[in-house]
Amino acid sequence: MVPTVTLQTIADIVGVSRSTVSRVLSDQQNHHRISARTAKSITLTAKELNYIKNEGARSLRVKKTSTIGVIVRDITNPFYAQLVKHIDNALYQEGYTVIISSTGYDLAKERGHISFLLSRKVDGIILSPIQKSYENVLLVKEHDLPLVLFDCKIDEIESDYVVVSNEASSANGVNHLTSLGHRKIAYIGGDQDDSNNRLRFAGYKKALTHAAIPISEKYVRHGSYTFRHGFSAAKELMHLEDTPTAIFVANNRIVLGTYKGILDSSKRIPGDVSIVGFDDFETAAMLASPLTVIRQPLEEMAAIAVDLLLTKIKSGNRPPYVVNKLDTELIFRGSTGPVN
Amino acid sequence: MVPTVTLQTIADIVGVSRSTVSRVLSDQQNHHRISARTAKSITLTAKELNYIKNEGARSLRVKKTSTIGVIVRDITNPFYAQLVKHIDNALYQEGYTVIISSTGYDLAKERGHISFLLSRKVDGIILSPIQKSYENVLLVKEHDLPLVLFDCKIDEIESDYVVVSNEASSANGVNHLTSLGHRKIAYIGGDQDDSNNRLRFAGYKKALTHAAIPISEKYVRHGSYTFRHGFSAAKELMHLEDTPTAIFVANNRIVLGTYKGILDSSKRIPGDVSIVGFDDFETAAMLASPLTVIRQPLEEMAAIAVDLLLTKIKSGNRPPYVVNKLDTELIFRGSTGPVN
DNA sequence: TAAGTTTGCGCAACCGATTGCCCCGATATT
DNA sequence: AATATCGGGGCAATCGGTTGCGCAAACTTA
Repeated sequence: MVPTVTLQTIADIVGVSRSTVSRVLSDQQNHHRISARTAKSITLTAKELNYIKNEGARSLRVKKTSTIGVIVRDITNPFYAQLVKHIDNALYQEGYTVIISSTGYDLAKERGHISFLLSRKVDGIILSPIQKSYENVLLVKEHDLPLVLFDCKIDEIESDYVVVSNEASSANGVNHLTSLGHRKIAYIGGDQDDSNNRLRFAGYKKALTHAAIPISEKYVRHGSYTFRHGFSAAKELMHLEDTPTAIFVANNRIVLGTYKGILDSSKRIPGDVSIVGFDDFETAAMLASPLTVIRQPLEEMAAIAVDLLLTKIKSGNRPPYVVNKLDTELIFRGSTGPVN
Repeated sequence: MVPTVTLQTIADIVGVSRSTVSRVLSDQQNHHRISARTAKSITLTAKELNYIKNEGARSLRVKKTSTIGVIVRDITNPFYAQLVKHIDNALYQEGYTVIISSTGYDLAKERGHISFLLSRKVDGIILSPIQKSYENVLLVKEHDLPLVLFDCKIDEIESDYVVVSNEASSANGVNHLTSLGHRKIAYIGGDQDDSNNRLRFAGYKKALTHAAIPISEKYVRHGSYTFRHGFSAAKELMHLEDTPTAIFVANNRIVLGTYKGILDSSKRIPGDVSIVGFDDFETAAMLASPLTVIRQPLEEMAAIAVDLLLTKIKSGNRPPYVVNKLDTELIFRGSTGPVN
């Protein structure tokens, strides 16, 4: 067992007090005059002993941890993985360390992770909350911790937000389909409690209405953001007597299932049915029918989230709150074509 | 600003001492007799004030943090994302919280993250190290911190390991190709410093030798675990005068590039060239030519890594060290076919 | 040479929680 | 009535660093 090296260890060896060691190792010699010899001797023994400052102890005293918590719904979703990577990079630049956690759409785990972050006294949280319930978000607010929510918009909660223009983006995607002549357009979406899903669905409806197409319930499949849901919904749609000629899909996980479900029903993409998906991802372009998708500006979202959070931290978590709504990009690929 | 609620705050309100509050809130009333009335009153006010224990302070005192650091090379790689998810789940069950970080194959960041974990006094680390240099790993060992390395094997470092049978697995994959009649089989791999790459390459060579096929340098492309490398290597191979009829690819990122590079060269899969890739992933089965791949047992790897680590923690980080080598599974799909 | 400055560093309180030990009052025992 | 015993809880040290304040010695300055 390696004995723990603390300030005192070094102080004893060098023959000075803890204070002096602390000052040297915190590089605060500017304010406190310490002889070059003492300083050198301290840094040297610190190196020699592999001294590492106990940040826990330090945080306790200075009441800040220089760490930020980032909680996403599902780290295995490349959308979040990418986002987290960019957030991590940006925060790293600013001298913060990031604690990443993933809830897997489980409220209890979300609560657990938030409690953890609170109990570790992180300086701020960037959170993509599960929207089945927002009590966990309130927990953060109750503790007056700087908070940025992203990839969601909870009307009941005042906070900083980073989102994309979900409604307009979807409308844009669906307009693309109607302009190709499609009139039987289905919607496969996620959780009904999810604000993204609601807004994307709203955009879908708006575009249909704009094209004077009635909304038909039989073409609408809310569910969950999973491959499974996309798969089964697609198969259901393909077995309708009056099958849709196009499908708008609200998320990257669902769209893979949808894709598979369609092929499984012996339909062709885009020959029999066109697809537009929300979210771009690496393999979207490499499928047999490369997917036409709505791409979210991941890096920008991350940068803005970080920026908002740091501003809040520096301001002592004071209002105003800002909702940042970013534009998306429609990437045309091979999964959409004119209606037969 | 919400004033911080501490044990003292509660103690003052209830009219007892910090000690008593601590004992009640730590559920240690077994050892210390505290009247039911006092206890109830304490828990009540704690709830009311939204008290959250300062884990930093607690850790300082009890000298353990109940948190584990997990460092992977690239969280955007679904292989690691999945692994991390499983590790997180397993550790969560055991009452640990996990700090995830991703190095992006950057040694400086790896060092930064390790330093962070050391300074936060995590109870243990699960690490998938960058193998360009292993000084960072030594850093952990110097501090005598329980450590499990995974997805790598560094001969110079004694430690617990979780790996797959890289050599045998590759040989198996390549055998599949030779048994289909292929004799011109290329290898597209990752970093030469990487133990996985070396072993996978060794397996490749072993299988060729076994089939009495000479190793040809022109068919071997080491590089990096990136899409880009896979793409350019594939294009180079496809422009050889004597193009290979099959390619064995050492990782999931590379294989996507390889796939794209082949199609870009107007070759067909598996008509002109067969592919076997290391690592399975969600979309592998959904490409125009579903990929034949070697699947690693992610969940099992995670479980074993966690198990090894917890054992080390409980034993006070004492030897012996164990190297756990797991078997893989060859998943046959459409990207491999008989040679023409 | 006395007074004023500067240099170099230590003292001790503090951050929030834990815990070994002690103590007081009340009831039980003899 | 004197001694044990036990229920209920406080004291104070401790974990490792940080920091306002103070102080002695060395050096200037007049």
